Amino acid sequence: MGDLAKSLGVQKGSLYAHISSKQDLLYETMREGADAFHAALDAIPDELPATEKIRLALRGHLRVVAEQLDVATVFVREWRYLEGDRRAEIVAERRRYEDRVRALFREGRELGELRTDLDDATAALLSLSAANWAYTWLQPGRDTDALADRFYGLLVDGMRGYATPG
Amino acid sequence: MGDLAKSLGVQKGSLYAHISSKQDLLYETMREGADAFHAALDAIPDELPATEKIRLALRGHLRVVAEQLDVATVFVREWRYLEGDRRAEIVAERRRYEDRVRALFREGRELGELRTDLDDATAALLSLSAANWAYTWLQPGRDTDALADRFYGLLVDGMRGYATPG
DNA sequence: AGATAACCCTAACGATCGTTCGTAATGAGC
DNA sequence: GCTCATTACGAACGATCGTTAGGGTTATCT
Repeated sequence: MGDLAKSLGVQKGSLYAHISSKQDLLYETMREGADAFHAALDAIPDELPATEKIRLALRGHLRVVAEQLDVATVFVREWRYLEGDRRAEIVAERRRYEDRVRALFREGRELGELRTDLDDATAALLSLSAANWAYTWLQPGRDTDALADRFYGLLVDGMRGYATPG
Repeated sequence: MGDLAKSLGVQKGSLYAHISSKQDLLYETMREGADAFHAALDAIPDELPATEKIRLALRGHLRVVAEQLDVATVFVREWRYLEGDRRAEIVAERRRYEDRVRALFREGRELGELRTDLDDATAALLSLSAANWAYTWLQPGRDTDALADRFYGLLVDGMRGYATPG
């Protein structure tokens, strides 16, 4: 709170004309984060091939991190300091997000775009883990979409080099 | 410090017969983490193919996380609360670890085990990101090596299914 | 002009936190 | 048996933290 006030050029006490408590501010930031990540998934057209959806999901996730780095950092790292119902709510939103991503991989497998023996849970875990860590290294200035596409290429076609070209 | 004392069944003040400060304790834990991760890489035989080294590096990383979950969590998440030279030291260790992993991918590319156009920086970033996030979901009871191998399979052969068979 | 809401200040509160201090019990080595 | 290091205790310290209270200024609306 002291740091926050300082960076706003204001006294600590003055903050409470805008927020009701530190815990409330944390919750509001978390809600913002949850909404941003879900909105990124919502923006993906339904009729696209599953692999294309996965590519756009990666782009969307990294874009949220890049454009709202502070919110994303809080969303990813500070949820354990929420208390009570609000904590449960945010944890559920995280879980729902993970489920939506996993559904993309399942769809890709079922439609034959991805290998039929794909372990979609592990695939989603791998992809989401990499994406969740992005807040630690992502530089908002760089071309985030291109980076997401490189990740997509590695994940889908692999690193070995006998995969489909292009 | 209060929680730590409580979980040790001891008064807060008694802790200072064993450590000299909270900051020192943090540093010692970080050193333990850095040593564990580097030791995991040290244990990989030099003469193996690069891809096999990558597989073992993934195994080693996840095993450190699983077997020393508390130390790994601190190492991955709390380094920013170190101060001064010690912070610089640990940051350098993290950097060195990343460089060592990246060298494995470069070796794989140069020896032709991985695609010749592989972006080894991105490959290492993707792999390390996933590995670094593991402390949030890894369950020490499960078969960590098998999980690491599944990650390895996805990363190296991809999810699309036209890659080299198993 | 007067009322009202929005915003900020200063000062202080109670709680928590890391740490220190004086003291005491325990056990190993000379 | 005396010494001394180790470990623990309980109480207190100074600092920091989130929050509240009282008062003041400014701009908007009636």
